[in-house]
Amino acid sequence: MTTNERGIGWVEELGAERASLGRASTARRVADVLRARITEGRLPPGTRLSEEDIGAALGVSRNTLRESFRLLAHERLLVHEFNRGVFVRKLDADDVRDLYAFRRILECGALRHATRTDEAVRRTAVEAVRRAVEDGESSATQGNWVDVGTANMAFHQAIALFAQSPRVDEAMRHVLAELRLVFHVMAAPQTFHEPYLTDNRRILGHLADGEFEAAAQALAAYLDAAESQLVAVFE
Amino acid sequence: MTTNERGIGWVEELGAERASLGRASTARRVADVLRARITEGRLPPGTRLSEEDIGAALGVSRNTLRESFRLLAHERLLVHEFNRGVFVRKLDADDVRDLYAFRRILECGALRHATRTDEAVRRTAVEAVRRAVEDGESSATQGNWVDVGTANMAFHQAIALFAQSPRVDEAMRHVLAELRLVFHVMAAPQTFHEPYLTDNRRILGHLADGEFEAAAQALAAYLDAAESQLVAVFE
DNA sequence: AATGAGGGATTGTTGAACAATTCGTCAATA
DNA sequence: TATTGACGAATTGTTCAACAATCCCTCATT
Repeated sequence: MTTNERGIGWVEELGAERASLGRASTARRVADVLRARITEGRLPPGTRLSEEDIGAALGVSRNTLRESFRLLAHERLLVHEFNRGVFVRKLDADDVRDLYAFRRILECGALRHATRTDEAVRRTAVEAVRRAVEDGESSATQGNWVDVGTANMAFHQAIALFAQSPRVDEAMRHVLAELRLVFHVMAAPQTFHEPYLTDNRRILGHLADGEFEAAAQALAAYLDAAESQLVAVFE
Repeated sequence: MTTNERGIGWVEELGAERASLGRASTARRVADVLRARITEGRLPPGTRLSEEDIGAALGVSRNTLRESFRLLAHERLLVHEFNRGVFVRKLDADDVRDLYAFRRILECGALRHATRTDEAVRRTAVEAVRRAVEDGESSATQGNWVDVGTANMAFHQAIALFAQSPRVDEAMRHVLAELRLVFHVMAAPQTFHEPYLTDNRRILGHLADGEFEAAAQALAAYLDAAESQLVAVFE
């Protein structure tokens, strides 16, 4: 290895691309396909996924397919019942309450951590939040409700950035993926997120001003409202 | 199904034992064996786990063993490198910082949630904390440092109960399991937890008095101290 | 209506096989 | 000497076929 005396850095930067060029295992690619199907609302909750059928349809062996199932089961998108098979996760009111309890802790915790966050990281986080808010607003004016939903997801994922913690990021990703399962059981999932755009805008204002405690409280109120709205659907 | 008119309840209670009597899959049992080996500090971080060797040693097929590896990889106890195999997780200083960032959010978040927690749940949580503190103290007087460590783990797991959230519980379990990997690289892992017994006792006092904000701040200070102590070992 | 005995279908697990990839070795080269 | 490239052994990735274990539905029995 030629330790390049001062052409420093650019070799290390290549490491960042390692994941993208990555040979993904077959199991992971299959999981990607199924994950998309599930989070997009096809494959309704409760659907049983037959090893033989899906394996044949996707052209992979049962063993490899079972590996994919494990990946998705760990993300809680599938549930694995011993000797019975895997099913698309079906959530109930308690799950919704738990998901929002977890979100309150993660997201508000991230914002309360913001005072300790590195200046640079904090700035990029604020920008990510701003971008999500603006994307949501412009999508709303175009009546593109699907994009409003994804922008809202991006908003909360950006909130998690203030924790400056990869594990918080990942936990947030998993929670939001699970929540997609919830949205699909609603009557009008398309317009669910629209009313919260103004909340997002207000929270962004707090963040831009460095008023993280105010932002956390506004966020908590938002989460309480969204939770009770969703729980009402499930009971 | 005979809906027993008023012998109510005891049938449902049986459901709690379902997990214990549960037929566990071979993969899960194998994972249990390996998990114990890893968290107890045998199988040092970085060790490569050969599919053939371990499969032969435990008497399971490669396919089943690979399933066990996936389980443990999801718990972050193993890392899976494509086409290279699985290795016992090796943590660095950044991992330690991240783990403690996550813990601060989870544990302090749980305590700040306590004011909203159901009275009954809160009481049992306080009792669980008290039990962990007393177990730790009695183990310390007997010089049983291993039990002091497990009692300390139980203490923090009990803290998570205040969140009243299964997902927080599970996240906490995973974090603590990962942290076990950290403790083993220290010079004297046995006595690491002992100085924190007094902190635990003080925090318990706050919780018993219902002063959750004070408890959260004491806990945050505890976590900061433990983090810097551990990070120092890794750098 | 509850119980119990088939029987078909599906999952759990195994073992073997082959392809793809990594890694160490060693010779060739500048 | 240090770098490069080729070769080969060992390991993982994936598939396939088979059998055991289990679930679930049906039907006969009581």
